[in-house]
Amino acid sequence: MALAKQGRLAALGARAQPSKYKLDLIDDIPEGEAISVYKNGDFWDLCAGPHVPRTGNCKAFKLLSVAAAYYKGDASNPQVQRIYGTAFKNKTQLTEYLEQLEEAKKRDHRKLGRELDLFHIDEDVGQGLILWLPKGAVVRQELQNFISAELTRQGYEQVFTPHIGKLDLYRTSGHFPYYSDSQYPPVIRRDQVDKLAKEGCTCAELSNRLEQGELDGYLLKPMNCPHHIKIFASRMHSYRDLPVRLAEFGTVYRWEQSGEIGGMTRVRGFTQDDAHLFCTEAQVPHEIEGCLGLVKIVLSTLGIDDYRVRIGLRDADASKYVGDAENWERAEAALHNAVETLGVPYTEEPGEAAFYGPKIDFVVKDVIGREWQLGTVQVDYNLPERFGLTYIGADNEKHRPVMIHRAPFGSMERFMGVLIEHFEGAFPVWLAPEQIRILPITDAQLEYAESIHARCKDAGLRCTVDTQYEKIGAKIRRGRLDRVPHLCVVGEKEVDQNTVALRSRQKGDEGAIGVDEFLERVLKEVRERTLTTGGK
RNA sequence: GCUCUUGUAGCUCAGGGGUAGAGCACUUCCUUGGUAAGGAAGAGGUCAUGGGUUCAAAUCCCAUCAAGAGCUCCA
Repeated sequence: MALAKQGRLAALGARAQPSKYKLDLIDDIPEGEAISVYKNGDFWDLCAGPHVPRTGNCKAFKLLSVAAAYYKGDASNPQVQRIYGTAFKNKTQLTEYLEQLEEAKKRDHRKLGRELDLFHIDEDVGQGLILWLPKGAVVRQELQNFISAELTRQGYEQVFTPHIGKLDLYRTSGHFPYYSDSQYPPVIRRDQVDKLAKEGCTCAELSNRLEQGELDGYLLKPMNCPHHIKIFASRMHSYRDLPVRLAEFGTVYRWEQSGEIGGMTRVRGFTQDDAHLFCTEAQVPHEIEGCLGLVKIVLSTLGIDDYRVRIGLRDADASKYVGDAENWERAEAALHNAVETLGVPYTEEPGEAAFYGPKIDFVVKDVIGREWQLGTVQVDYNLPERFGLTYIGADNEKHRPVMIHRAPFGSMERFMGVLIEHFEGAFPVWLAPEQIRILPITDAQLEYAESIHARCKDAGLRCTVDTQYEKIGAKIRRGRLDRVPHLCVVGEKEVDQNTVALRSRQKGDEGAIGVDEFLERVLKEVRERTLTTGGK
């Protein structure tokens, strides 16, 4: 039903409690335009729609949660209560859906992270600061080794830089004070603080003097680029040097709003598998393609194929960005062309750009259905300009290099969180914190178990022996719950024949297999980064 | 940051104005057992923290901290 504005206003006004929000919404509708209204029984209400044609189509429903939302999605507006629910044609479908939700929760990386001893977050350390436990650290180290090998292959050089830098560095880059709200507060020298205190300096003055640059301090780095830029700028470069590709697993710190923090996916300290490429204008397309290729290698190696690609562009609000329009246009075109040549489906989203340039993001969903940005490739004409970067061209003149920021994982923390959910904690052999567990049937096989353990270790495999005085059933159960990919049962028979009774995570009981053959097989799985699916 | 919900043993949770509960995990003892849990005993808690109300607070109220969902934000 569509009503003329005049009539609708009168009708809403006639209600016992006309909602001021509804009235406000009506005010926003241009004069003369039809106003859409939906009706069910005696109840009718303003709504843009569309609706299901009849409520009989959703007989089975359940309210799931209640939360506030800012009116019109604007944080400066008051909040209104929103009730979330779901509806299905019949009860069977509803129950099925709810069971799916329950199953998904079991895969939640926060739950698995605790159960599998992968990471810990401690109140005394701080909100959003991840402690990687030994087992989680193994996974991370393997991921880093994997990416490092790819970097070497693709002509990157790895560097190390400190966790802090002077405020001036970030004034130049534009991070400070532009992003002050989302940074840990500056670190100021003690003697300076003491002196200011004696002078009776107020917090407001302190803040102001920091912002004006009258007072210097250090910042926990919110990004790695300024440090890498300084490495590039530390010497003269010829066009023959380019592209210079500097990579670092660099840890950065951002003061995320407390309500945003959760698990490993949104944190306050995280390590990017970062790199900055300094190249000539002409090299940009090729370099972007190289970066995109790297992201694709990473995702396909891990079997992550359910992702989408997003090109983040500027929106109309120029105050959010640095640099001139011409540079932005060139950068946006470069990204656009690179994605086109790769032939992956993508969406273009205005307002999703970084403040210094447009970007290509690889976005995946977590078990709850929330989207997270993982890999990212960003073209940047602006920071080279702010830092006055140059190289000497073939014409013996100074030229401005173009910078590309890229991180195939994004952050190790977020990637780990997504990966835990992706594998349900059952990591492929090359990543598994514990690749092999030997389960002796009785103490009589302990010595034999230890000898296999030693052979595994010599072969560079991660292996343990379950020496608990328990029945084999209990040991198997524990091994399965711990998602160990290979369980080796050894009893009298195996000792006699120099074999192990293999129970793999994927195939279950596989029967006896010679120790040499077994080791070879596992080593092959590690070498080839074989993806195992299912069988938690 | 905002709204709502939650915070009890290492974990998952029950309870609730009057002496703190279970299962799993842990420790010890018994069990030497062939593919998802053998048995028994024991230990473990300032009921998140700080205030308040009360004869009495883990329980009720307030604040703080933290967690969860959503919103806003995310270089």
